[in-house]
Parts: sequence; structure tokens; C-alpha cells
Amino acid sequence: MDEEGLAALAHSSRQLLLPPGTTIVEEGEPALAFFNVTRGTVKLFKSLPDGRRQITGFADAGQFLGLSTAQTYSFGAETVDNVRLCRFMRPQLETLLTDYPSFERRLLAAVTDKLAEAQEQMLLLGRKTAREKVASFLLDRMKAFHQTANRRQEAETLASVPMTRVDIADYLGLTIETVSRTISAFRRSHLIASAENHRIRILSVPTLTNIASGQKAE
Amino acid sequence: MDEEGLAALAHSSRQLLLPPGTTIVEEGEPALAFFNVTRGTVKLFKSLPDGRRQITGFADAGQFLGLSTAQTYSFGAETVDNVRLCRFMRPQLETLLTDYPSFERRLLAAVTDKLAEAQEQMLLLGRKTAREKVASFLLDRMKAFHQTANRRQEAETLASVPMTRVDIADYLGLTIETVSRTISAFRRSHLIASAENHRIRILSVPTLTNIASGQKAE
DNA sequence: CGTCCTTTTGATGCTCCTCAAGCGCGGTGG
DNA sequence: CCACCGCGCTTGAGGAGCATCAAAAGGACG
Repeated sequence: MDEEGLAALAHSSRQLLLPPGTTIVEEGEPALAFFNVTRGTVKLFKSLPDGRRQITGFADAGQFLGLSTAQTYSFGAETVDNVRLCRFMRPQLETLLTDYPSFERRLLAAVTDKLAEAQEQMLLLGRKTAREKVASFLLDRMKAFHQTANRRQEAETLASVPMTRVDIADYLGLTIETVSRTISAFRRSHLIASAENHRIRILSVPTLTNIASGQKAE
Repeated sequence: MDEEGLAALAHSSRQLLLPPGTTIVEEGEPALAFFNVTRGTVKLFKSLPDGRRQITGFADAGQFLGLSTAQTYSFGAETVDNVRLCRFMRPQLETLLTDYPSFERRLLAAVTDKLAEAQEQMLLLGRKTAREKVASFLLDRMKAFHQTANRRQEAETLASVPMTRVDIADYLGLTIETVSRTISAFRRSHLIASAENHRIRILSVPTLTNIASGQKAE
């Protein structure tokens, strides 16, 4: 993207700093804005009338969220930790798309990637066991940390897990007790170890990878 | 989209007619083409090494499939019934996107819609009971039939279900036995009835809607 | 240092899966 | 023409995995 484009982008956006647990968009409300996360982690979710909730994804720094063709948001979004994000109002976004085709192309690529991610998550939710789900989750968090953090040697096998057990359970389609038990079992088997600051160190990436994909390797 | 655009579109595509059970794209193969379904139904899926399979969606007439930013397809696709589709090779697609911004915009909207659908399906897979899953599925198929078929009065409450029990089970994250039992239970409760030609008539849309969204109304 | 909230651990039960057998229907060949 | 076979669907019995209910332990904060 060219300099001019970036300038226009920055000009039409507004920065927000939000503490943990802040609602960014509410399911069913008019879809007036579009966001880009620049720091922290945001959770996206859908709910049933009786309160059951499914977290459909976590948006880490660099991710977009809030795109919608409908008049209203079909999902809710809330901050997990301290989050900084850029907000684009809808009309400005449309202008940007038209004026900067390269931006539109990048957006199309980003949404396509999100769709592939969603398909992977459907496989997890529909066909994996609790054990496989938690293993997949930890590896995903490790990869996300890779991309976001400065890539120091020691951080290679670290996973950032800023969300609570409730969030993890609602993301994996499990209960908090099952998540807790499974993580404990991994710890007892020395596959992972706790680290400071809501982080988990993965002691055996290959083994966890095998578990995540359903090979029954121990 | 203008006349010229449509002509270019038609020119750069090639029509294919495929019988049921034909592989359209294979998971992991180079992503060389992009498709538009013009008749019939296609299933998209992902698999685990041991053969467990999750169908991530069905593409009915009018839907796109095969978009990928990666070099290879991250999913497989196979025909459910007799399918007619248009194939666009990758380079031609890129040319089209650049030459016809309105086409790119439509594609962005289509992918965004697919993403919203995927999020809805994640809620189903992670948080709904077997009963709720099957009710949701039947209503979705009814809506899909609405959009595709000629809207005669009698077709209002008909659902088109061309796929087998195996496909339904792999779509809902259940086994074929559970799907079969649940459908039988709905039939016994006079919520649905079988119709000719792989169709199901929905006798009480409101009741099924309640079940699908988790209200325990009987 | 006490309170509150999150996490962990334990006991029990239910939903859905697994395994198994029977049914219906269309196609095939004697 | 109809018995036979194969395939998809249905139905049944039993069991496993994860949910539910309950309580204790750990951590963050004033």
C-alpha cells in the first residue's frame, strides 16, 4: 500500500484505548463501524437466548473485525485484555475501498483467511475430542504469539493465554471444568508448563501436534 | 454489474457438468481454480488423518467456492447431486478482479456472508444439542430451497435434503444414528413429514424454530 | 489479612457414540 | 417375473466422554 493510502487510512480512523471486558460491538446492533486491532486481544462471539455462548475467534494485534454486509452485526465483540484499536466509520470505509483498490484486495484476502480459519475451527468443534481441542488451542496460541511478539529464542515455545477458562471453554465448545482438567493432565504429563504473565510453555511441540491432529501418540 | 463485465465473466469461465460424488477440489492440492455453482449442491469439508470428517458447508446454486489466498486448498469439495458449475482459472480471476471493481466488491460481500454463516455454524457445533442441531439444519435447508426454487405456495414449507445421512451427520458433528433418531422423533411428533424426491415438509415452522434456538417449547 | 473471584479437583449422571441387527428399496441376473 | 444382493436408513442395547453439581484451593486486590 502506498504512502498516500496509509495517510488517508490513518486520517479516516480514530484510535481507541479500552480496558479488559469492554464491549466493542453488540450482537444485533447497527453495523456502523469497522475496526483494526493494534494491540491486545479481542474475542468475537455469538449467543443463544438462554445464555449459551460460542466464541468464534480471537482477534490479536493486526487483525480486522466488524465487517458486515447486513445492516446489523451478527456477532458480539469484547476486549480480553488492554486493547488499542482503530475505528473506521462505515461511509469512510466505503470511500477507502473505492479509492484504494489495493486496500480492498487486502481486505478480501484477510476475510478469505478468516474463512479458512473458521473452517478449521468447525473441524475442531464438530469432530475433535476435548484432549485434541485443548492441544490444538495451545498450539494456535503459540503460533499467534510467534507472529505478534518479538521473536526471541526463548519465546519460540511460549503461548500467550490472556483469556479466562470461561473464554477458552466457550471457544472450544467445552466446560471450564473439562478445560481445566485437560490442561492439568497435560501438565502432569510434562507436555506443558506454566510461565509468568498468563503464558504457557510448550515442552513438546511434536507430541502436542500429534495429539491435536488425532494421532493417539502419547 | 454491467453488460461488458458479464460478457468478460462468461468468456473467461468454462462450464462443467458433474455427476453426484465427483471430487471438485482436493484438500492440499494447488489452488488453481475458482468456481461458481449454477445448479445442484456441493459439499465442502475438512478431514483429520484418521478419516474423521467435518462438512463445513453446502454450496447451492449461485454460490462461489474455491477462493484461497494460500497456494493450496485448505478444504475438499465434492458434488452432492448433479451439479453444473463455472470454472475460472486463477490468473483470469485476478484479471477480472482488477478490471471490474464491482465484481471484487461483490466477492468481498459474498465471502463476508460466508464468514457470518460459518460463525453461526460454530455456535451450532459448539453449543447446540443434537435436537437443536437437526432442527436448525432442517430450517436452513428450507430457507435454501426458498431462494433456489420457484416460490410456489406449496413449496413454502418444503426443505430440500439431497445429501445422505452421513453428510448430514458430518455437517452437524453427530453420528448418522443420532441424526436418524432425531429426525424420526420429529416425525413422530408431527413436526415434519417426508415428501417425494428427497424433500421434507416442515409442519410447524414456529415450533422447529423454537427448538433450533434452544427454547424448550414442545 | 480478609474477601472475592478464578481455577482446580472430585463424585455422579446424562447425552450421544459405539456396536449390532433388521428394514426398505432399487438394481441385477437367473 | 421374482429372488437375490447391496446400500442407505432405522431401531435397539450398552457404554464412554464430557457435563453437571459441589466444594476446596489458589491468587489478586483493597
